[in-house]
Amino acid sequence: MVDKNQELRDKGLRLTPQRQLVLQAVRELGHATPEEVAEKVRSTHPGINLSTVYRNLETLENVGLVQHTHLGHGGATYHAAEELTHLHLVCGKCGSVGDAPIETAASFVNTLIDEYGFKTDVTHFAIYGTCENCTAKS
Amino acid sequence: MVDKNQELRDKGLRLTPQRQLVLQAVRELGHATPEEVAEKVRSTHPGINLSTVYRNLETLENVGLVQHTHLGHGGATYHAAEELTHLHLVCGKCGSVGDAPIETAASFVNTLIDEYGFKTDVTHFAIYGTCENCTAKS
DNA sequence: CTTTTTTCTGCAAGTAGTTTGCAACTCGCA
DNA sequence: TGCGAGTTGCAAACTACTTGCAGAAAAAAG
Repeated sequence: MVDKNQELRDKGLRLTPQRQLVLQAVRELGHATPEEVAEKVRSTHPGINLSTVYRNLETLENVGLVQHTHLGHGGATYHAAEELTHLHLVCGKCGSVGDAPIETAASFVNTLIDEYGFKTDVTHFAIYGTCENCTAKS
Repeated sequence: MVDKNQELRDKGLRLTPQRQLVLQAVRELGHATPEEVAEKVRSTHPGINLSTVYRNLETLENVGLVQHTHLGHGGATYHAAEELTHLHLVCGKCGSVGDAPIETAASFVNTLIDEYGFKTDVTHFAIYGTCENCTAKS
């Protein structure tokens, strides 16, 4: 396992317990809103402040350890950078978030580059629709 | 031109000046946030309340005359339903919103249906990336 | 190991965007 | 014209997020 202490300090960040906990929470949760990260962190370290979570998410994003996506309802969702290997399929009915490999979009991405010069950031890109479950139900 | 009075009343809605103005503003603006719609409406009808704009956008969306999209920064953006014939290419650097025809995504959409049973709502789907301009600058 | 520097944290207040409760109003129908 | 449900304006409430500041605590220096 990577030495987390080094990992953060290499980026020029101080190693505080709060920071470590936030990063760890994001990694464990997969997708999570700031609120969910705070909740997770508080389960082991109750005193942590919500604004500390926000600030750390921002800081960690600046150094590239996490990234956020907008999944629709407004709130941002955070991911560990190394987990960003999939698209997000957000169901507008049940709110579930499914995954699909990046390659699914490869030709689409290429078309956008070729025809519009638009470089899609496929990891920051939520796809809305209706999932299989909800399609079946209605 | 369609008779707007009929158009709204057919949907079971009352025809109020505010409602007409909101719908008209959305149609004229193309993409617009609730705030922008309110501003537009106020240019001809200053007394209108912001919450009336929100409520009418919601109502008009329920009957299918307008739709909203999340373009990333958090705020929703509204479109007239008949204008929803393009994808939105949102540039994360300059914030500009470009358009591309729906067909660009056709094969991608089909892949998602075939492999994941996920029915993408291509009109409700913002694509993040970097536009040609910003790519050139950096 | 102590001091110094600098970053980070907690707290409280602040802001932006959106929603809600409610009384007054008005549209559509009889 | 008058009634009743749908609609509006207003103020307050709410949610999600940000900011200022003083004290706490890492890291660097001595």
